[in-house]
Amino acid sequence: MSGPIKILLAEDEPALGQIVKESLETRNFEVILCEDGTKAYHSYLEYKPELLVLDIMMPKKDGFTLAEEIRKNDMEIPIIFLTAKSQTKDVVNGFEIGGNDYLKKPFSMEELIVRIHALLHRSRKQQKDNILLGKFTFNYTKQLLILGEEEQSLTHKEAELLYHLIQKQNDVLDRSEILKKLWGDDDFFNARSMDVFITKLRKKLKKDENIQIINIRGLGYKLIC
Amino acid sequence: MSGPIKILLAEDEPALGQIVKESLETRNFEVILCEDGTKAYHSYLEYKPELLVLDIMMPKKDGFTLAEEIRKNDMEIPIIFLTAKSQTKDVVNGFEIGGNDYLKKPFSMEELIVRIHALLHRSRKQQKDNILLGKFTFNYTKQLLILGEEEQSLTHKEAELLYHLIQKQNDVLDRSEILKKLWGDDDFFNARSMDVFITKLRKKLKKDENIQIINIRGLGYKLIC
DNA sequence: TGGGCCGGTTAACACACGTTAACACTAGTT
DNA sequence: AACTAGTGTTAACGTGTGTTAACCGGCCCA
Repeated sequence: MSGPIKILLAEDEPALGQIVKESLETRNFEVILCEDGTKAYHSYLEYKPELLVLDIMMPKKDGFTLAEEIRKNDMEIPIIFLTAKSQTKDVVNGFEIGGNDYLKKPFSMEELIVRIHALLHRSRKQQKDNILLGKFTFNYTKQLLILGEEEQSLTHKEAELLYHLIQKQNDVLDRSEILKKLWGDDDFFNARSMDVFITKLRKKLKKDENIQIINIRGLGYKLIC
Repeated sequence: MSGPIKILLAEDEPALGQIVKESLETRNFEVILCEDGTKAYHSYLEYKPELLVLDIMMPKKDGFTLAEEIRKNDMEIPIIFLTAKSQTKDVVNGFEIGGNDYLKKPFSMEELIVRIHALLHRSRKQQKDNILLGKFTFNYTKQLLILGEEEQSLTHKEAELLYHLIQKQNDVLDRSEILKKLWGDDDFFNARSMDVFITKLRKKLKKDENIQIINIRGLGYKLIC
């Protein structure tokens, strides 16, 4: 949920696997490299990655079979297949299931990165729900703060602001950063408007006295809990 | 909607354009070939294709600019960009909007076909009939909301609006986007008319209290369930 | 220690949107 | 031609969200 994004990479050729792994790691992904399909399946269960990059031709278990097995557990996880040039027909099969893409070898790292971002973008949206926050559960899409039986509804701006505070939980959320993101511009009036919203959030979060939004003068706000 | 699938192909190099056009036509696509961005835009308006294949480097109007203009009208239509090899950075820009893919020149027809099928699959597979929506089943063509034994009929505009809300389920559907699509123009009166339809939909969706259409002031609506 | 600055808080305000009902238009029916 | 039913638009009034203003207190630095 938080931390670097985990990617499972299944590639039997060690040299290529290592290069891809390292390139992705410089982009702040966490990469689990497996040299065959069976190991990849176990790593999938163990590490619960957010995205899979699977070579099709692999010892023990090929990429498609692996993908089918994993799809039984998870219909959503994005899968990128790596194919040798002669396998374009297989590719059509690989596409039957949603959330897939494929890359023909040889490929550039840029191409891979672009595809990873494109697919993550699509699947990440659905992670904003039911974030735990002290005694509360915060549902971003429904704009709700839930505490036991009670539900408080938030406005869109309140929800956005809280979401960004949570993303930087126990760390400083920069004033100008959030102003540009939610108000589009960091000027005097927007800044005062934001202060009002901080007040509103503090009120709505009062029922858990361990949660506090504290101000860092001149810098921004810190949500602690 | 029925008949062969229309594809708009914008490619300034006549030889390549002709080859691609003919190859696609042998696969039963209907292809409209345009040699520059301006003509492509007009053809888009005239023929309403289901998918766009756009060269990035084109006279008069490049592929990205063209895509941006078309995206203002239609956020859904799949776009495949054709890029020369030195443009991988541009590619990242082109990916910012959903429903895009790109192909590096030179490409094989097989690659193009695979991508076309993949994107059409994505946009077509969300078939318009019997869409599940909470406790309801929504049948777009029959304009029905079904809950158990009960059927509620919707008017055409209600069905269209609901359909677009569902397409963006749990995300914001832009006011002006939907106004342009269903009313043709985003003016004051159409906007008020749309509000009335939102009210009507809310009433008809009341029987599942988990479904809500919430307003995002100044932006649009979000259907959550 | 006092003045400027930053933020806290509350309330007033403007305006986007919600809701209802009356109205207008069309097509089919008598 | 008048009637009806179905659909969408316009009008009128009510509500909620976000902005602005006003007033307040505390922190920092001269």
